[in-house]
Amino acid sequence: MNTPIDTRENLLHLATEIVQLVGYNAFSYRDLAGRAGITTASVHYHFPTKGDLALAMVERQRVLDRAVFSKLDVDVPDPFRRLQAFCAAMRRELENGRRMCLCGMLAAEHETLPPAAVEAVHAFFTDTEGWLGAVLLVGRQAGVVAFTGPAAPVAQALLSAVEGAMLTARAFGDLGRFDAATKWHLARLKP
Amino acid sequence: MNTPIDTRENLLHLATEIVQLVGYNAFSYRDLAGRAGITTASVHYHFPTKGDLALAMVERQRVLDRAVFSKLDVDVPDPFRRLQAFCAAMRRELENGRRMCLCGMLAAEHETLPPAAVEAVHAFFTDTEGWLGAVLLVGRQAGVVAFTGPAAPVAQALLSAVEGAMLTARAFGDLGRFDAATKWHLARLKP
DNA sequence: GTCTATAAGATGATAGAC
DNA sequence: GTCTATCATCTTATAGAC
Repeated sequence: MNTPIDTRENLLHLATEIVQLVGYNAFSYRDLAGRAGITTASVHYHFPTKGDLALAMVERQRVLDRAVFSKLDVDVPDPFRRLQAFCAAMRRELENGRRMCLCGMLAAEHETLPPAAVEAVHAFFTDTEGWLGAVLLVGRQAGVVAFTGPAAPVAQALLSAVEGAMLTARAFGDLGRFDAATKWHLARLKP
Repeated sequence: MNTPIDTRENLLHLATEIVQLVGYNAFSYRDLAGRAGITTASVHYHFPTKGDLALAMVERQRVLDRAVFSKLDVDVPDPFRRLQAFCAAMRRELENGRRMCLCGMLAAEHETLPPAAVEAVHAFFTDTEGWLGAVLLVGRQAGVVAFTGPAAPVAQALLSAVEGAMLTARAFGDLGRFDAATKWHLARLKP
């Protein structure tokens, strides 16, 4: 028997996958409802408006990614390898269905999102940059990462570079592009 | 009197601006027709389908950008400064209406584009990477740009980084983010 | 929570007059 | 080339029964 799980969580999971693939504006309640096996009216019960759904998707992603960061902090002691593991995690989205980073996609379409969702996207980037910055600092102290000055701008440059690498690699359907770009950027951080 | 210029060119110009701002799927014939001061039926006369319009936009952008590259080759003799000038050109889209790179936007939404348009987007990236690669090579020979190995992967990494910098800077409405990221990436190419 | 039914409007697109 | 008129379809969203 299919344990019917939490419908809301299931909807968020499915919606996220669709948005990552085709974008927020090409995604419809109809499509989502169809995949979830319910009607659009039922989707509206959980998420009254499309903007509510967008916001909920980003909030959920933030929680998931915080868990990923915590796990990486534990599982990958070496800070430089943690940066590599971060890239590998992003790469997995590409591998598993040619999906863009959710917030990278929403960033492109941010002009069409409700303000609350845009703020949530900001928070996602800020979260990720904060974690990357911390890894960079620890890495520098440990002598396995090299850069000068504050970590924040480097973290911003690194995250945006990874987002851009996903964007272009996805357009070409070529994982090698992502690998080459991220490898190059990480190599610039080697002592 | 308004010289009515070429309607087709005018439509492509307006359509490009809209897509750069809100994306391909949030953009409609109605919106475009309204701005051009004609009806949607007239737009369909010039571009039978939305996919035809997408393809024409990208082809036009490629021509415009080739002209930009040629001008930079003439006006900016120093190869490193030419890379800076390239970033400045991309930055201008951000300044002038918070617009994403047309092909960066279409790359995000490529799953919803007709195959011919996707190929045109590929060609845009290949064009740009080719030019960047040539600048990188000349720069290395002149001793003003430093990198090891072939230029192509470096050009890919640089272009994707610039696209990512536009993506995130735009989401925050913060030009400083674009400046900081591109400055950092270009600094990695200094001898 | 999920359904049926429905609304009001937008969407890409076409036929045919001028 | 541009228009009016029209189309079928899709879109987000709501009301009310079960």
